[in-house]
Amino acid sequence: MSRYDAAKIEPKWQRAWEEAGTFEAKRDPAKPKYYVLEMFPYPSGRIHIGHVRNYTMGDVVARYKLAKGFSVLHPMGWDAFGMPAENAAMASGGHPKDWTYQNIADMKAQMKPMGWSLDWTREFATSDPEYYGQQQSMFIDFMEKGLVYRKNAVVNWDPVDMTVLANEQVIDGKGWRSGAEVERRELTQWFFKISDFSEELLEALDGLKDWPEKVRLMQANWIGKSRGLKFGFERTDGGAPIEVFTTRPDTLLGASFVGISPDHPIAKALEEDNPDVAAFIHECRKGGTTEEEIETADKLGYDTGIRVRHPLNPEWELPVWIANFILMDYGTGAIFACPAHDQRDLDFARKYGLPVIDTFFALDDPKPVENEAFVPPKTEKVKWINHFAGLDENTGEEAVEATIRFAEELGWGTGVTQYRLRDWGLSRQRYWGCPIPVIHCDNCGAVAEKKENLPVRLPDDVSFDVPGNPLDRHLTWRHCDCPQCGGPAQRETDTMDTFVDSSWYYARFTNPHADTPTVPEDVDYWMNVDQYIGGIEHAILHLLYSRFFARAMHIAGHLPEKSKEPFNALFTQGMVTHAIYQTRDADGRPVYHYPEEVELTETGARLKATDEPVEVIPSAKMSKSKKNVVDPVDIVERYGADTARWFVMSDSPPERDVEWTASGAEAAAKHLARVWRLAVEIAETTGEGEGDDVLLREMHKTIDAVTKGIEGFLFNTSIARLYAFTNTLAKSKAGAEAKKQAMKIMAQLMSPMTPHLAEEIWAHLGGEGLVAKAPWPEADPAMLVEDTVTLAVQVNGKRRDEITVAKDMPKDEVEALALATAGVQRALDGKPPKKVIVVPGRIVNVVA
RNA sequence: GCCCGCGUGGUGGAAUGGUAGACACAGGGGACUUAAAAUCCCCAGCCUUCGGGCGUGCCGGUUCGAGUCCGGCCGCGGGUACCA
Repeated sequence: MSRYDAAKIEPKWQRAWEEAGTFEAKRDPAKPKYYVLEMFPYPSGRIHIGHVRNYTMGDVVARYKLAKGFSVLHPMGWDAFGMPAENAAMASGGHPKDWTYQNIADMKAQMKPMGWSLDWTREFATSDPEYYGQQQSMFIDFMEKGLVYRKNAVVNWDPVDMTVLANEQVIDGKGWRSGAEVERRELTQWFFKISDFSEELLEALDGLKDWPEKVRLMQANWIGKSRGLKFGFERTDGGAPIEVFTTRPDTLLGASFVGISPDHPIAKALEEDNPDVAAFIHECRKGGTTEEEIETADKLGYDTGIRVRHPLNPEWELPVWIANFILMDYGTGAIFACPAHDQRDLDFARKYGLPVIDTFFALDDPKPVENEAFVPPKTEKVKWINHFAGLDENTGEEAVEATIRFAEELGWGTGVTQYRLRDWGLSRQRYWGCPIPVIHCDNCGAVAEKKENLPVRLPDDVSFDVPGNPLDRHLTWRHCDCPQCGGPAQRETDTMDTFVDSSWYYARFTNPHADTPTVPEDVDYWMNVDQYIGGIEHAILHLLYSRFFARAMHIAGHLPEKSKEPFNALFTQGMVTHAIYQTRDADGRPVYHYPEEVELTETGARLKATDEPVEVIPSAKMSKSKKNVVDPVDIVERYGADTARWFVMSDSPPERDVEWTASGAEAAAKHLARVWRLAVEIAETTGEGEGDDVLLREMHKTIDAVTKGIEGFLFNTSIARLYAFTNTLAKSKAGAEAKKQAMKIMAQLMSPMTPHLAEEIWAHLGGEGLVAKAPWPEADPAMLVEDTVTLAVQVNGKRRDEITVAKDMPKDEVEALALATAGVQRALDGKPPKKVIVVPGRIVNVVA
């Protein structure tokens, strides 16, 4: 019997698909369309087992939909701009462009043998001038529509390298290369007005029925709509009032001090002529810009000496402190602090000896606050102490609304709705990104480049031997003529955030080489993405930016109304993890080893080369630096693509992280070989047998279960059913015809996961054409129903026995049978049952 | 810190509020073989006086019935606006 030889068979079918143009997406008005998209990869140079999992999931859906008669679009491209290319250039002296395009070629060569049903004719990279030129054109459209503006924003500044650092380049508050203490510094930057869409982006989440609930929740929290009160504190020195925003105006009688951000105009004014303030603010600006770093930093405060009057009592004066935990970006950059009901304020008050004033207690426990702020849910009733708006026992929500009404009636405050979502800062002081198509002219200001001059191409002759943005130093590129007045001017040297590139690539795939960003007939036909698949790490930023961008594109006329939400359904898959193998060097520092360097024995792990014992750290996210990576290319070379595909789809539920184990891949290979042997054996079988009906019933149940599994992204359960059906088929004594039919159905059901093996079996059993194009089998509902059902019989919720009864047996008969069982008799021990619950077709529970 | 998830045998995991552990890996036993590999068959949560008892991270609650729903902890992961 011929052994299944993946290395020969897989390329054969890949050629067959290619020659037939099986996966080229064609607009076909006669068919419904289906657009499957996996988040496109960053071209790091090697495909990763996580990519294999992601793209195989999409492929299963794409192949299934093709078999269901859809006209399928399943494209692939490259998220090709970004920092790693520049880092590589700095490290090895090459050019980011060469590095990137070489990586793309390498990765494509690794992806092709996987047999994914991708339409490679639509491939592009975001670093292609053809792509980013269209992006620049849309940027200009957005400028005209008032969706773009400039303002100051803080960046991580490395004072030694004199350059801006990304958050990941700041390690423990220090620059990754220079080791210098990083400072927060302001720069003028370009912004998209995503905040204009806060309410719309929030409300539209409700319509995204096929998105995971957790993603919608995360986005809603990120947008962060809150209702609160805005009012001014009068200064005793006659200066302009300090405007604050608070979501807890009801706690105003617990006010202890007013806090302002170190970036607040008052703080900045004081910084000018007070060296103490300047020193304090300098201290506050140390460290990176991330919310995490700012929130977890030690609380620092400085009493400005300024005093303000409490709005409810002019005699009551509050001090104004500069506090490092107050963000200038949120609200007004100033707050009043109520330490009794906010942990951060309490920590601050305790540190600086400021008063802590209780304003409400728990209903049953009137205990003053000591070291833990009392912060009950806003929906819980609390007991107020002399509330100014006449409250007694009310919830926080009611109190906030009552307070806002009170303040508005007396005219000292206004109820406002505030969003946490900030405008999207898209400027990057880096080379390897899409140039912002703007020219700065002394006479005309910031002017858009003329569209006929697009794309504004990145110059190739740059070097990375000095820190900073090479575009700043490239004088011939930088100096140009003003598009408006023709006078001498300078190009913008900031490039765009790479999130811009990935915010519209899905639309570009509908016609990737058009000389406009999109083409109406193509977006009308192909959009929206019917199924988008990617990592949960993109739950907020990428997906929110894309939702905004689609709206902006609609406003600029590049997408139809229906595409304002571009992704109809979203699935977020888990990561692939692997154990880390490490030993220690003489100084105790960890030394990492690749899995293939390690031998696993019963007594523990050892290095193959030296027999040195190895520490095993289980289940960590794969990362090159820790060497816990598995190269899919090795698996494919050893077992074939189908084995790799089958393994990544089996066992683990797709949304969960999966641990890669070599034994799992081995087992997958064995199973596929077994299916092939079975197919060959069945092809040679002739004559009648017994139990055809049993086999065919099982077949229909399998069709039903596998189909439901694919539809519901429960690929692991589909695969479990296919394992079970293999066992059934192998043991079946049914006749040749029934077995052949069952085997062909199995090939079809396996084809989304293991398409090459499926084609080979299909052909071997005389199936017509390509299995990839054969219509998906339908389960016969009549074959799915059973006449009898086995019910568990419980006593007090504990299983004591079981009965097998006709499916439609009346409740009282079931009850009688259940009570008569030995298990129930024993458990009841002669006592009468109190109650019997019969759930038809499910269970009987006797309450004793 | 804050937001969002996840936690089930030795392992990956299955289970519309209704028989916890399907399916598989590793393991044990057997068949075939001179032997091995490959393959095939069987066993298997833990404890047990063989009646049963205990079991889905921990503590509590709702329910006739909780892995599943609710509250509180613990641990791990993702995000935290310049990694992509």
